[in-house]
Amino acid sequence: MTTVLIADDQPMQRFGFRMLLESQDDMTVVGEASNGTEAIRLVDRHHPDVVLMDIRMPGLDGIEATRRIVATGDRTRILIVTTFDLDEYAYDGLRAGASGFLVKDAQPEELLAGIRAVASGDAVVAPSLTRRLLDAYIHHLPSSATAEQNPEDPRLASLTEREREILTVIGQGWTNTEIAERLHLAESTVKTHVGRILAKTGARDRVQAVILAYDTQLVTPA
Amino acid sequence: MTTVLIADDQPMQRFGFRMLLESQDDMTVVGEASNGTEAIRLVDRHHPDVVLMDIRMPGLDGIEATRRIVATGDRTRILIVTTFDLDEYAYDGLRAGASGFLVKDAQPEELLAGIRAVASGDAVVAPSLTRRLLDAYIHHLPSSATAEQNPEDPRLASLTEREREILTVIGQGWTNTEIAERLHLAESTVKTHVGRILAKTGARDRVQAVILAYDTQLVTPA
DNA sequence: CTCCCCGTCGTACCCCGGTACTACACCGAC
DNA sequence: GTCGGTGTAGTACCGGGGTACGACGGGGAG
Repeated sequence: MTTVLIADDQPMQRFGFRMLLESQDDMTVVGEASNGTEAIRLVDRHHPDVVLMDIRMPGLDGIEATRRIVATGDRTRILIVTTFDLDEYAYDGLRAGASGFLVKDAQPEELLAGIRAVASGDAVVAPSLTRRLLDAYIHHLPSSATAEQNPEDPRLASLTEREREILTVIGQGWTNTEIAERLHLAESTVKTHVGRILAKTGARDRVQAVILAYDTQLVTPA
Repeated sequence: MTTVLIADDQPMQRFGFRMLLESQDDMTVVGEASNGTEAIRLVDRHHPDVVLMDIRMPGLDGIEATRRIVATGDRTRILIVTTFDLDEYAYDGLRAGASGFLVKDAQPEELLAGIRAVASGDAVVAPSLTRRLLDAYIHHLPSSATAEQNPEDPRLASLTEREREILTVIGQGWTNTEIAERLHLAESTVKTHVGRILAKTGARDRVQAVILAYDTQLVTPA
């Protein structure tokens, strides 16, 4: 039996959660809190498996409450359930030690699955936030292949000397017209070079080519 | 209608996926591949919304196939579905550009929800992996508190929080369309933000904005 | 010598990016 | 209450960027 504590300042929201959870025969609601301080007290008393934690509550908010509950070393897991997936506090909640972050407009089944996952030690994140998380930290993910950071980056290996030259000035923000003028070329020639650079490096457009130029240290930040 | 391509070397597995997907009236299977090479070819032909990608396949595996499909700039999203959640290649798959990672023993509803999330530009990660992801990178999560303490480059001083967020993803090479999708905005809104960013920073176009993002360390080389 | 890569240039075409507006809801400051 | 900043969204327009072709001279490798 999974014991759950509901922490939300909106009574109707608590009621909805309680109805949903009580309809499951493997879950039971052991208490309701309307602010962070109350949540901490009830966790200390009941030691629930999971806390459904709202972020925006009067007095002590859900983030700080999460932080303090986690700090006690209690086995209670915190699942943050808030209204907006773009809430800036989402990151803070996870950093505070929450085991999950879901949005309130999620399907009831998703919420229930999230509670069960969190209760069993796993973690869940709303898809909309997962996207941003991955985008922000994809480059920090460990790689099974040893990351090579050679002076000659393999991503530039197939470029000719001229193409590398063009990529450098692209990385400095020049337009095709400017490149043509300053390098005494026809703009069509510049376009040909740019096209080949994109094809060889896999960059989609000159923006990604600029990023590649920085990542490979072909150009360096000012 | 969400179009899906199934890439798995086990015929029975493909059959199971196909039966599940075809039972949904908002999904249709546009093809099946038994290895990575075939998957790439079928993506190029059908441009499906989502690819259900197995990792372990003879010849070209799912990771490399993902990498190459993503590199084409095609709008196709890759959802990796594999047998073992402990598979070391999971990280590689996400780094290769996959929009999600699920395990095959997930509930059918989870799989369907994952496909829909990925098709709409979001991302999904299996709870068991999410736990490990958070544990490993929790300390790298941005904090709204620390963000305020960061010494600000004067060139970014006039930008609002939202504009800084947009500039960050511009610095990661996203197109306006992608920004709109992944941040759940209208493209016109994105253009408004981009226009204000350029006006405030003096950047001529998004290319120079990327350079500015690097120079001010709003984004850092990989 | 012949082949092929490289660098050059051209045309045609389409789409994305950027600009120039307007508009509206929200919210905090005055 | 009014005002301004912010975030959202829309329409219309145009130019640059990127693609898909083809073409040609030079030069090194076979």
